[in-house]
Amino acid sequence: MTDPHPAPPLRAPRDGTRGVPDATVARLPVYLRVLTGLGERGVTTVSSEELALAAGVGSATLRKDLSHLGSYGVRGVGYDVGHLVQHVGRCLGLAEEWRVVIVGIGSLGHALANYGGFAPLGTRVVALVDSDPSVVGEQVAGLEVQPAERIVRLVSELGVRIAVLAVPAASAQAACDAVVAAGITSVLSFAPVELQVPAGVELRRVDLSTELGILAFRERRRAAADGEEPVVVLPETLVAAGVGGRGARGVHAEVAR
Amino acid sequence: MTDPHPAPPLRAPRDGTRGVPDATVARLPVYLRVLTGLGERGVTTVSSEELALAAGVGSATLRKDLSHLGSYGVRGVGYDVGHLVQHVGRCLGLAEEWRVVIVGIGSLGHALANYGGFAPLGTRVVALVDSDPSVVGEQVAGLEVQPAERIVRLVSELGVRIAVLAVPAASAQAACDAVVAAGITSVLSFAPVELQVPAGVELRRVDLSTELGILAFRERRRAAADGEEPVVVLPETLVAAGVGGRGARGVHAEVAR
DNA sequence: ATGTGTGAACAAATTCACAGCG
DNA sequence: CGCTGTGAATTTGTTCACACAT
Repeated sequence: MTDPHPAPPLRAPRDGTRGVPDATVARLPVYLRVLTGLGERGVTTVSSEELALAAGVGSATLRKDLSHLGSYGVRGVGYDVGHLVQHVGRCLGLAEEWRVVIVGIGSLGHALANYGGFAPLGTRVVALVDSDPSVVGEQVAGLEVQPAERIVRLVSELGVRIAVLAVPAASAQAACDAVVAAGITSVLSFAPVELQVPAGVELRRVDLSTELGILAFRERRRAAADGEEPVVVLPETLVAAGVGGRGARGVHAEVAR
Repeated sequence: MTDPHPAPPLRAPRDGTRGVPDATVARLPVYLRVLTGLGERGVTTVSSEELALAAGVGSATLRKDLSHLGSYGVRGVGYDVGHLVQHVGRCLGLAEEWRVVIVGIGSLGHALANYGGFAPLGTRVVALVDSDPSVVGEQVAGLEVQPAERIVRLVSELGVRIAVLAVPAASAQAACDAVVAAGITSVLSFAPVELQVPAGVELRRVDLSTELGILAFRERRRAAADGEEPVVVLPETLVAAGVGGRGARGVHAEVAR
């Protein structure tokens, strides 16, 4: 699948999004956001240096990323903000509207439904569903909560392609199976469990506790590097989970090797 | 990852967390979650194959990750679930309690405050703050919302180290500056803007629209590969953002094939 | 001049494949 | 044997440095 050499003589690869690396794709939304912000503030031209700074990446990375989309910069000048917004936007699929259903209208589902930030990236929440009959019928963010079985019709009639799962961990796999069975091909889950999906279905997870766990790891590393003695508190929940180690202060970790 | 210089004599933490790659750190919380799940279901031993499957990674990756922590597996047998939970947990800092403040108690802040999933990863929400006086004093998830200025004291007196920003995009940078000035060293932001933080402060972003943007990109790529004609709708928001191609009707996406 | 676009060098992460241990 | 742990090979991503277009 890797044809390393012959590229240069060839023009833009078909529609411009063929071999874009995953790492680049993950940064495109960031670039787009920064660019639209600049545009709103009346900026018409940016250099890779400025744009990179604002996006929090290196300028070389930024230029390489944009070059993957068949870039539109002007040598000696920089990038035209308007053009670049259009170009990146089109690559991300913003000329189309990606319809989203939110599954599970608990407090997180509520928050997501009311969150206005999707639209600028081409996605729109068009339906809310919940399996709890006492929630169905409720009006949230201008939409009526529908029964879970309705997903099938949302996919076939409204063209919904993306499901956001905001359900409890215990029912996440079942909800995921249900939306996949209904024909959903992209899933964004907020539940703190690993979901299994069939091949061909895109799954992304956003997990608050995972993120906090990563931050905690770094805090801990920093504290250790500082020789600092952290406050040690053992909440019962952790003890119950079997964590804590002998003596409640396992500083003498085995330094194998 | 944020080390511009070619690794000087780095001071190693004297425990097992020396030189653990970022990619590995990001997976540890996942392993831990899967492991505790197995433990609760009475499983006492797992092979790298099984654990990897459940965690959604390759078995080689999993073994290499665990080996970075100075692994505890038994050749020919597998890993003892209980031991591994302890070990990974300790590496993630679960023997300590990482105190968290949530900044911004809007609908997302409410949802986060009520979300119970943190505890298993060693973090605990101990305070809520908001700059809006009409929200201050409200009782949410058993905590009273405090005025924003209180952050300084939360850091110095309660030992809060991590701030979760659930504020609107427009005030996110100001809120971020404020918590950093108060002495917070780790920030998890939900606002759809790129935040600038001084060196030494860990920043992670969770951005719903970015995630959906990535899914949309893949959906689009898939659709293009299928030769499918997507429903084309141009919401005004996109037009306003300058996306959609010159002529406002650029529906003639260059469909390859 | 100036700053993009890009090969080439480098670094990180993943995967392979197998030695070695229980 | 079976399965971990790990060097070596491979793939993937980042950074450098400079030719070249404007």
